Amino acid sequence: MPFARISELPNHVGQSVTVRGWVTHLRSSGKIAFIVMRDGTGVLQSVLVKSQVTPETWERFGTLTQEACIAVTGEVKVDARQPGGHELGLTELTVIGASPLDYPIQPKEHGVDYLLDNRHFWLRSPRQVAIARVRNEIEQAIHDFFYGRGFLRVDTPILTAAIGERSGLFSTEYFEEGNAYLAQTGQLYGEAAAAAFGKIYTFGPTFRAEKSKTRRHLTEFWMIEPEVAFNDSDDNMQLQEDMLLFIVTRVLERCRAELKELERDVTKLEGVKGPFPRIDYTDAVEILKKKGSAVQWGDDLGAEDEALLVEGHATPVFIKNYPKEAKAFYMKENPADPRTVLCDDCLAPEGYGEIIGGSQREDDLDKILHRLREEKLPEPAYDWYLALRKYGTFPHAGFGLGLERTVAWICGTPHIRECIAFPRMMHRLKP
RNA sequence: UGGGGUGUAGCUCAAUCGGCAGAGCGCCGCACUGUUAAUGCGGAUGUUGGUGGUUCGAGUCCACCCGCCCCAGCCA
Repeated sequence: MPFARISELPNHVGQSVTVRGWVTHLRSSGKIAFIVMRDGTGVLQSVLVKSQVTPETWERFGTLTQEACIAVTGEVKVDARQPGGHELGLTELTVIGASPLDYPIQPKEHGVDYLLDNRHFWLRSPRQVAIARVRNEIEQAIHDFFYGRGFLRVDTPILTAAIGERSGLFSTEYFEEGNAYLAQTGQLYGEAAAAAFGKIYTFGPTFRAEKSKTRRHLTEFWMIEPEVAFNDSDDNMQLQEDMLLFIVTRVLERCRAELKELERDVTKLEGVKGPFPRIDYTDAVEILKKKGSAVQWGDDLGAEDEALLVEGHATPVFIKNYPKEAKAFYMKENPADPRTVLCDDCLAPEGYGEIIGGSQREDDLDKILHRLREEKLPEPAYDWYLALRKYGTFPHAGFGLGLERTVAWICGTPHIRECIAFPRMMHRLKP
């Protein structure tokens, strides 16, 4: 008997096939019974009629439990009542792996904390499968976008000497070299690679030992960091916009079923079109003051301020050219207003907040040295990075896209912890 | 690290003024030939997060401790 995946059943109507998967629901009415199962490609209901199967098969149905792994054999029939449009008239039933009665997840509401304790099982639920598929599509879209534009993917190290940004570092012993730190960014390596390959991007995990406990933070998250030689800050924002539009278009094209499962309002995503507004920080402060914010020029913008700025926009919004003091040392001074640097934050609509931080990099050796000293950063750790400004320095710009934040926005999930298979948070290292 | 919540059955939650510890789901049994988280009837299920205090009596009031959630900050 040929094996089939549930998604392939339309090609087997009228034929007898065997489908393997896991029981999600069992229903019985005395002489007729139903098995609903999942195989990762779809959902299938099999029907058993007592008078049409062997007594052994009927008895075996009685032993089934939720999440038992089974193989069902029978004829594929078209049935408009079924979500997938097909049904199996069962003739044979085999138990591949039994499942005891105390399976922790029931077909009902559970609290998030409980579900995260059981994340290894929660992954099996339709909503979680849909999120994982959208994430996968976004990842593939990003690779396709950069590949199509001639970018080289560079895999940067995860174990590093103390280098990167200022926030918390995870450390571990590293042979005779003292401590190694888990990478918080691949950017500095990306800059080195940009001078070798022109246009590059990194795609990998990053680690932040910040004691953040919000729906927007993970201690381990995936970041995409392009770095482009000869791009300025405006080119940089255009690249961000093009990439986000590419991602949204791709998900709308290929993930309709998943978005429906997630009950995502797709009109919100369909309304995402270029160009995205580019608001100067200085103008943003004036807008915020008019809206009643207490923000003063020089302050970094808080989450509440960011929400006010995105309010009323259907697309992501760029806020650019922040005051120097609010941003990292490597950002290039703005020649038009040296109090500020050439950078941007990209704020997603619908309250999802910052999904990208980017900047043109400081390419002047004296200026970057000055900023490094102002920030009291350990100069020797940056020797190779500074040398990039000594030997053939070049204008360049790049950004970091937070993958889980992007997935959360596109899926419309309330918390980014659902947007990665096994989230790492302050109080969660297991499973 | 600050502010606000919350903790009761396997899960989701209720318990009025301090007065017998409850319901739904799930589970077990029975019935049912088209169910969609099937339905109907019956049944079992507790260290009320912990320690101490007030009281004739504490899930409820008080003190301390612990866990978690949300918000802020940090950032993607």
